[in-house]
Amino acid sequence: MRVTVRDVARHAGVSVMTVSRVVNRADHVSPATRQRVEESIAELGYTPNNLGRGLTSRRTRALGVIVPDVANPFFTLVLRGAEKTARQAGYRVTICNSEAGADLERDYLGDIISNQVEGVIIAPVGDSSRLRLQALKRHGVPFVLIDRSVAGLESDLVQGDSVGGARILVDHLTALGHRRIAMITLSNDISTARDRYRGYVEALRAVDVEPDPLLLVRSDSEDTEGGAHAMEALLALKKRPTAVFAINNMAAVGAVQAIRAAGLDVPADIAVVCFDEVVHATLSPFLTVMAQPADMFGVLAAQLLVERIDARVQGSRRIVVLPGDLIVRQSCGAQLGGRTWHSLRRGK
Amino acid sequence: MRVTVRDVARHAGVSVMTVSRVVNRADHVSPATRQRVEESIAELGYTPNNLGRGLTSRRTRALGVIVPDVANPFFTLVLRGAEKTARQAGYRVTICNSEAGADLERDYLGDIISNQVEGVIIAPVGDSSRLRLQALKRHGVPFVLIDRSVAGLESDLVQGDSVGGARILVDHLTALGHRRIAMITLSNDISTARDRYRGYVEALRAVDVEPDPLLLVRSDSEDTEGGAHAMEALLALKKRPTAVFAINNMAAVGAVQAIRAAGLDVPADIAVVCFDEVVHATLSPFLTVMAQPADMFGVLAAQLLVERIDARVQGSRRIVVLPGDLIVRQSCGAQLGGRTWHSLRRGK
DNA sequence: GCGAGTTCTGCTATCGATACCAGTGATTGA
DNA sequence: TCAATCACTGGTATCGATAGCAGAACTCGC
Repeated sequence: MRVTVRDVARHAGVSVMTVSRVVNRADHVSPATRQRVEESIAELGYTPNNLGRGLTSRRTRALGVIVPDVANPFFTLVLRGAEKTARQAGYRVTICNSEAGADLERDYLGDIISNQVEGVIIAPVGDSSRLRLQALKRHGVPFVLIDRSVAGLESDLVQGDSVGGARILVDHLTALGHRRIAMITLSNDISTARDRYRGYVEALRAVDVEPDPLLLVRSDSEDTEGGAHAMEALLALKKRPTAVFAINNMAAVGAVQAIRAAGLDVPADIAVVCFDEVVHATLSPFLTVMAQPADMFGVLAAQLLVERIDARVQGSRRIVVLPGDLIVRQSCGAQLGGRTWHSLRRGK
Repeated sequence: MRVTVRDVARHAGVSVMTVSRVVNRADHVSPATRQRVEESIAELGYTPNNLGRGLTSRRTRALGVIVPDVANPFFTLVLRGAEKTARQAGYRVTICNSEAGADLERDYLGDIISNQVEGVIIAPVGDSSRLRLQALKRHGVPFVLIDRSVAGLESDLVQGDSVGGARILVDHLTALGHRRIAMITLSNDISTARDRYRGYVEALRAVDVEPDPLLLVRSDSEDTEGGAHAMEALLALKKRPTAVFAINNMAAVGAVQAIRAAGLDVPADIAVVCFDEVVHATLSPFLTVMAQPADMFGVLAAQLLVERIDARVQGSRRIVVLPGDLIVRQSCGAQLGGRTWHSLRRGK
């Protein structure tokens, strides 16, 4: 039923080792033999079994990428970049969706060890991922963190400039005259939440505003609903904020939805800015954002990882920080007066 | 270095078989022995190796899902549904992004066979996928098609009602008075392109309009750029269409971008409708669409597949057709007069 | 013509786990 | 009491492939 090296060997009248050598393009096989074997392979429809292969060679040429949400366009671009780069280096990539949950993350990391995956690119759930990642280390599986660092864990890392980016976004809001600026963030367990909060505070202090604890709310999930709930809390305040800095695209989308659902307008009533582009190609570019080069996150992470696996790099950890771009659109209220995005664009 | 059943067996003072039985929750192990083994497993930090497992048991509990574009929100939802359902049935899912290319599709299907993946859910590149899928069949790997059928291939299938959906969308346009209605479609190699074209023609004939070949253009890729190029071709016509039916969300987004880039307005100058939601949670709902229950595509496909694998179903192929919902928004021009989406919604 | 060096090929053990069969006690039924 | 059944445990072959070594054939140079 199933075709193995043995069948091919018998058919071609050679040993299994010769077949193996042909399949793996190894040297020391005469052209005549090689051709005979290749013919047998084609004729019998032989496909090598990676399980057997991995068992003896200890190599699977498989990498894993774990992100909290494959539907988030930021991570989608990361995946694309990582996949393409890995493929060019001869590795397959398995995509895992942790849904920002520790349990799923643990499951996936377990699968990765069980399946002898050779390396991992991961945007960790948070600092709590440390134990799980240390287990990886014990098993000798190299990994690269993306987007978020993990407190107390030494590791290769590709991340954005969260402090600086947040500073620029909030500076932009203060320059527009805003002083009551809220922040919708995530659990403090996540490094980007801490870093972006730092940038936010820096920007406020730069205009002599002391951050108001009431204006700091946490989304309880990484999707838009979490952002909407957080925004509702802000809207319920006695003194509403005039602007909101959302920690990422999903939170911002939820926030805008909540503001509109309350019958208010963005940016007329409340301005909104955030990290990351909202949709890869959007119909109506609307949000003012700190755009991060998401695909480069993936590309660089894959490169770092492959270098580790091939043991071309042995030393201590490497950290790559990629700056973002401020893209000013409508949601911050910087450019308005009845002009549509379209006319704005032509006017430029 | 690496912990195997043998190490655990030695440590617990039992045979490797007993360890295996404990790990696999099999019967016929005394509680005392079981506990001793479990302690050894914990102490040594043993993780079973799936390669060894799969080799002897011939089971990997792995499924593959292949879609043309993981960034497309339609497929993202399909993935979610499939992943969750499969997981509940005890299967892991590997996500593959074929980028609508035959070569990548072939690579992934090869990987699937090599890795003894037990079943596949696939939105095929087109009818050309037949050969590749027949290879799967030869290797005894069951699969379920989603979204698209493949001419000349018998297989389980979960798809939307393309003919009916297209009919409803185009009926909607004709009811609004449009008669010069263009269609942006994909290669005729793709079943949904053929089916949606049929619905388009039906709807036109119902108002005594003969389809104009000049108004049928094909996008050369499944992303927004393909849609934009196609739209540019339509805009270059001597007699422009007054409305466009785009085969899917990506094509529609590209079309709208192209229309706006030409200084025209949607829907004032050209109305646009399409299949599939554009973004899962969008800031400004704008496009009139035939929304398909994407997550159900995934859920049902996973169910059908698991039933096949468990051999609970042996008979001939099963076809599931899921109807869509017409969602009327602004892009078709049905509701206008300066009212925003928001006021519209509240008015409803 | 003979040793040294290449190139080519094959044998066998092994990777980590499970399947299959066999064996040991203990329990049950007549 | 004896045979039959059952729960539990272990030995060994095997899955499909590669590693490592060893042997065969072939090429040179002198």
